[in-house]
Amino acid sequence: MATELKDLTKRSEDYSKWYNELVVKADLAEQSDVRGCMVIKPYGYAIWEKMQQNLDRMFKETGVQNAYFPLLIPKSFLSREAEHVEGFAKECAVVTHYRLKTNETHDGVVVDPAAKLEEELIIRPTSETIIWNTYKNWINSYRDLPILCNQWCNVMRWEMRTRLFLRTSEFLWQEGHTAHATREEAEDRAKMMLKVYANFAEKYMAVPVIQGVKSETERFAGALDTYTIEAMMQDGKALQSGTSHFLGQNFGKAFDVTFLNKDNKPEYAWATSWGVSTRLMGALIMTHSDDNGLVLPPALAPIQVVIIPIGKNDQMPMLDEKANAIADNLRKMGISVKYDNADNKRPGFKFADYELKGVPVRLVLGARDLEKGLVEVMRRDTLEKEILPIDGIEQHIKQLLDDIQDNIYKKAVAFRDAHIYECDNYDEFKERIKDGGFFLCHWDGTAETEAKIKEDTQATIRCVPYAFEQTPGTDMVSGKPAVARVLIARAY
RNA sequence: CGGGAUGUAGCGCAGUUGGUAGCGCACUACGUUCGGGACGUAGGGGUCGGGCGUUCGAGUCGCCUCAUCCCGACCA
Repeated sequence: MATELKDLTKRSEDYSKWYNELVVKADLAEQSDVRGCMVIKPYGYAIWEKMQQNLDRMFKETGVQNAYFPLLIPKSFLSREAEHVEGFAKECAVVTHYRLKTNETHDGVVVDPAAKLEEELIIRPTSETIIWNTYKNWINSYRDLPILCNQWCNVMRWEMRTRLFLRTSEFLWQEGHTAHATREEAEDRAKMMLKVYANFAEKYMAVPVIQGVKSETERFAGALDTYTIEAMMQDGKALQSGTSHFLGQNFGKAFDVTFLNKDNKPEYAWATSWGVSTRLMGALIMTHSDDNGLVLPPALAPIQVVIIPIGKNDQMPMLDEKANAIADNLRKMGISVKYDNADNKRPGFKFADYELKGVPVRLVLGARDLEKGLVEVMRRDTLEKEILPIDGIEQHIKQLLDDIQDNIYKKAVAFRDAHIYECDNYDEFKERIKDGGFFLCHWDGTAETEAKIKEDTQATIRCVPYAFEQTPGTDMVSGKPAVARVLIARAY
């Protein structure tokens, strides 16, 4: 299977096939028999759990609490906010009945027509509506605010074309929903959560992101502003990795959520929502992987170090003893270790397999080296091997894990920065965008220009980035004046 | 919902003019191996997506149907 992977080069038209094979072969996930859905396998889920733990802690550090709201949303809730319903109506799964019965030939079941629901229920595509319907009962006074809730859950959006982790009909995510007494506080919260996402992506995933604000057409349905983090994949396409929305009073008004302010006057509550999903797994895979398979950042790797013994049968007890001693020491330092002494797989197979799975550090404990008190250490990011004394190896590994985390981040930054271009000529843009990459271009702010770019090149305005200097100029398409450069790219 | 393709073992595929259902990987047992994806021997595993038709005979031909994938539109 390794040969198949090696034969497929990134950035070719086979990139998508390469990605799918990698996800399956690295044992992360597989396509379900259920249309558009995904089975996340234990190894893949272990990575997701690590993401969850860290994100969850970071949320709580900002005062957010976890809660849980229902999966099913009455249809009428969705019609309350006009833009919101328009954005999601086309991809909703609908529950129409609550009972099955055996069929006439008694070899199967059919929907019982007598059990038709008076009002259909929607499987949540996102929970703004049901949560704001609940908040209505929780909020009376400015003293009840802010409410800072997050839920970890699944949502369903009936996507036309799906892809493991990147776009599946059902996906796991967290959605935070906050309610505030003032516009300012809500806007600050939306921006704050985007920063949390950006920190998480860079510090834990080692994925550099560009923070910015979405154009009107790319905005979340029902939001006044959508903030986003955009990451560059190795084929030069953009992946929207997390969003945070300032919802204004739209949901406050739609669900009649009012409170008495300090002046004893009724006012509609201000809202934000923000989420990241299992799509982050896709970002992680597509940012760091190479032709040998996955490359995982140590901060999120379920197995940080694998130890593989090599020796004849009679040497195994000695190797087991030494390996377990090293493993114990590492575990005491908080490092997760797997000792793989399975006797039905040869060492070469294990090497390839753990490389495929992206385990950051591999120790090879051979009978030959052990006599000399040596061990082979390989780092997954560069595939470099060193033979080192076993004595004091634990400290070296701890340092090495930090180095790998740092190195893959820097590598990803360097790759991204090498593929960000400023461009002022539309013909040139149309030609160069075919090779992928991020383009910083002046935009006149109109939806017409945006639509034309999309029609001509499939590229979209990913965001108006914060970090770059906002210099006025001329829109490359319309020739009209533009106040700033925006980030344009093809996206997943 | 438009355009194109594909459904044969768990996965990947072959199957000629219609004539006994095949290959590789994986799996099971035993043996030899074990420092970069081992090898030998012997095994197990199939309503050929489904239905109807043509035929002495259909994986193969015809019609219908279902499903999946790819390219669009939609989207985190």
